[in-house]
Amino acid sequence: MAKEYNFQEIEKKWHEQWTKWHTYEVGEDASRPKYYVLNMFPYPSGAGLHVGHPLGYIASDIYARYKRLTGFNVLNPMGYDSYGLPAEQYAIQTGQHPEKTTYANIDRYREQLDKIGFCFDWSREVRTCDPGYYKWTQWAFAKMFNSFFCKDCQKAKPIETLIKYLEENGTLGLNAAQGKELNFTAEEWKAMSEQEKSQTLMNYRIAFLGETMVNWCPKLGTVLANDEVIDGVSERGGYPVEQKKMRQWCLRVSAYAQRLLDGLQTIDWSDSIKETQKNWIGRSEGAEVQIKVDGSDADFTIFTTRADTMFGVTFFVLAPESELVAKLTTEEQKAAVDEYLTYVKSRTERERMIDHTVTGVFSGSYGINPITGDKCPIYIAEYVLSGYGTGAIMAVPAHDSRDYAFARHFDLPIIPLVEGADVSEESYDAKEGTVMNSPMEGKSSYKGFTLNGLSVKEAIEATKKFVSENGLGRVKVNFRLRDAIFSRQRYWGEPFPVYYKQGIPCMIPEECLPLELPQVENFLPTESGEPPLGNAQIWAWDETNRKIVDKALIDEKTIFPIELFTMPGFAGSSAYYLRYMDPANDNALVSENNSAYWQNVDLYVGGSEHATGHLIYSRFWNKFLFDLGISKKEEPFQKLINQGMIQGRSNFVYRVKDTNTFVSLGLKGQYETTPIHVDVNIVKNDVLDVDAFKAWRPEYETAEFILEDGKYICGWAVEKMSKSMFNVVNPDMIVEKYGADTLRLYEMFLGPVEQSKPWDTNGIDGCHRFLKKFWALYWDKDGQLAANDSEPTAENLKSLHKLIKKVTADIEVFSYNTSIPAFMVATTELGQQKCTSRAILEPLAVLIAPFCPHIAEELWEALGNTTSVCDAQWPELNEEFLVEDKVKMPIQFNGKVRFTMEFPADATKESMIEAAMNAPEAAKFLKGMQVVKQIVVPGRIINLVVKPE
RNA sequence: GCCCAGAUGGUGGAAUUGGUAGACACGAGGGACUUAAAAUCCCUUGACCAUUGCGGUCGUACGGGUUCGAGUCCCGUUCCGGGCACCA
Repeated sequence: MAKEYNFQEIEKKWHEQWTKWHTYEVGEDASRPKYYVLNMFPYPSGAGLHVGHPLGYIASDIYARYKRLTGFNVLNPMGYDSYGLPAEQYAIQTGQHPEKTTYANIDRYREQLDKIGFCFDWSREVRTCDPGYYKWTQWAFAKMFNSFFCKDCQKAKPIETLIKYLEENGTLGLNAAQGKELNFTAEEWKAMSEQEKSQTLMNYRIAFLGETMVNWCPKLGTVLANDEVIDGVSERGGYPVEQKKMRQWCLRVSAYAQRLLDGLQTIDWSDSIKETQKNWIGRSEGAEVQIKVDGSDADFTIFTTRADTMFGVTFFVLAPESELVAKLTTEEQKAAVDEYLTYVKSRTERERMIDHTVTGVFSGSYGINPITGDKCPIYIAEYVLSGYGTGAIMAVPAHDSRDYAFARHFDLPIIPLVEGADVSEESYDAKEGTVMNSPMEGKSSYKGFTLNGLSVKEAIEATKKFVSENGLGRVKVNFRLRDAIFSRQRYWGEPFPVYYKQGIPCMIPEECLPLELPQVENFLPTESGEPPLGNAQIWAWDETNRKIVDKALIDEKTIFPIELFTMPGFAGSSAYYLRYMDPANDNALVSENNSAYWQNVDLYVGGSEHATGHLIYSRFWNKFLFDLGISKKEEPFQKLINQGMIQGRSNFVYRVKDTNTFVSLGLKGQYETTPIHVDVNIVKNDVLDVDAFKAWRPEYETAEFILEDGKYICGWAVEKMSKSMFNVVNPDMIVEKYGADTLRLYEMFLGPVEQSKPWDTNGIDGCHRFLKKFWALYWDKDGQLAANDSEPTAENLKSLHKLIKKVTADIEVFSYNTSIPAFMVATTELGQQKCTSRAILEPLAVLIAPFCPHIAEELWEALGNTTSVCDAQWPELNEEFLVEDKVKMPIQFNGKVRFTMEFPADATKESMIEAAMNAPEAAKFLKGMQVVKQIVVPGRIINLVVKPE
């Protein structure tokens, strides 16, 4: 009897063995180079894992195992992002306390993950909702509160430095990232009350309390960050989101905009993710120009990236929310403007985004173009956004499509500035062409300034230079990236380590952290925005005794209220990779030693949906910690791989209308039918298990079928994998039926890791069959180990080294799917060669170890090894075995292959050409022809170009 | 509208980066073994023509170009996916 491949027994055995041996626990080992592999840690949602979730984990697991085999000390940790909206929504939907559901879900995840045989170092597990973990989230927040961003040195500095500066100079010469431009002297600063000082410093702190327009989602009962809102509705749940002015904690992410942009050039991420981040950061370089208001001493500032078009300005526009509106509206226009503002307020963000009808109103005032001296009307219109630039623009209808639409609607003049541009139907927005009308013939300009004859790009530069040199304005860089709103009106999140002393926010001392989340009876969010933490009774800060006390004791002298907001989901996930380096350290986020050893993540694997959320916040957070010297690398994730989604492959049955009869796919054209989703688990290779279908739901018990060839064939479609489509495939089932090694192999075989693809169980048998064949190489027909000490043949060595070469190269570039065919070919070859040499079979087991660790361990042990295959050495490639003594080369005539010939490997070009021309097959192609060109690519091809004599 | 990525059999996908397109697998069809089934093994499988036998032509979304030679490089077009978007 041949030895059976009993995967269930093998996998169980090795899971136990690995635990016993602590195989996957790593320490800081200065004698070996480090390699840090990281997966985006999961939200432990209630649904458990489906086959799509482990895709990235498997890919990174293979890489981590490979790196270990090649001599690296590999850190490959795992944990849970267990705070935040998804965990809480699930708890609310199931009516349970989030703590309970979260821990239950974590256990379920762990159980599922363990079955797949990952090399995670579970001794380093982190959970964001664990006080020992969020202590450091709170700590980092406090550090941000106590820092400001110095623009001269482009880094965060202690707030004390700023205070000292203000005491000496006021805001004179201050170059710090700020909310709005403040101007005061040292004396004025000193004269401020504590409250005023606190208020003022908020303008500079990196974590600050701001009164800002926020995305308020009444249904979720919380504010949301910009990346959590998609097309005007919430990402979670798709509920409407409205704009509301609220007092919120914010992070001054915008201060780091330039560094976030520059850093992209130093990291190894896909172009599309980098591009997404670039768009999100949205750097645009332009000019700010001062505009004086006619007949008044008021002025305002506009921002433009098209400074070259200043000669074509025919009006100005203010955002309706701009503070200038009140200032510049004249008496006569007041009624009209008020009416317009009322209209604008009535519109939701979503309406404004979808509906681009031209609306606006004249303010009554005129602005003076500083270059031409022309007076142009100032309008108020909702197409100008208050949050970007200065909230005011100069309108150049000839060269901006939005201004053009506005000018047409309000019948304002349009002055073309580019030669040959036809602006009779639409604006000419391209930054190409030669500038004219600047100034127009017969008109003068400030200091005789002219752009005529320059290219548009030259004109932009020339104008920026002229404007800043003449004090009309300045060159300015604007970013689209906004500060992150950092508080949530929810229960399930990190509490802020903040208490309010007569309204002044103060940090709870570092030594007192963590500030633990209190237990509350009612944790449900409210539509009005009252935070659930308001329900906590023991939630006041005793400043003298430095502890939490009953809020009934609040006296505003020594006992103060604590912040009721909690932090958003991205708080805990922003620096978790640092915590894995030193997860149990109670004295520091990460020790100096461990941070210096592990540095940053070498390989990060996760979904691309985090491009504008987690991956921006995390980079920001890390840069801040880098400024503090905690993190040793400016970029946290050196290489990023975005695994694709695994879509579901849904199956359908076709019910004949108004009956309980179902017709097979091929015959459905003859009836009027309704397609109905059917559980993919009762369909195999698109053939329905009819009995299982009848048992599936009571209403199908009496179902009848119209079969084709005795089978019921189902239709299919690729859709998102979800419960409602009945196309969810659970990895546990695959593991049970085929084993974890088959699952791992198959997930990789499905296609390139980075691509989205449907889960199609049809192919899994092939992978399983391969493992059986692979297994069979090691055993003789009596079930005894086949490997012996016989010398490998040249053929054996060639098959092995071909495989080493291919697999090594593939793993380096994450092209696992292309390695698997190579394994299959090698297995077939070695099988045919009846190879029993240990010198081949041992390295072969190591080669498959990253992909299929269980079978590799079992075979490794069978070969007589007493340690884990994880500690083996990756086989070294010896190119000598691949050298062919003969080469087969196709012979082409005029680029078309006509026949092939074999040559000795060291044959000269001349001899090969001669042999080819003398070959009998060549005769008919050479008859009456002469060879005009001979091309020889050694090992590849011989091409003879011939033409009639 | 702007930016990014992509398009190869019935399907997933290969192709040493300019050198025999379709590896490998799935699916499908045929056969062997078997009382039967499962399992296993063998053959065929891009299209068209030829077929007792070698074989021929076309073919990598479409149209051009460069080249002895293009799935691969260049220009244009179409389609699908992703990101940003009254961002001045």
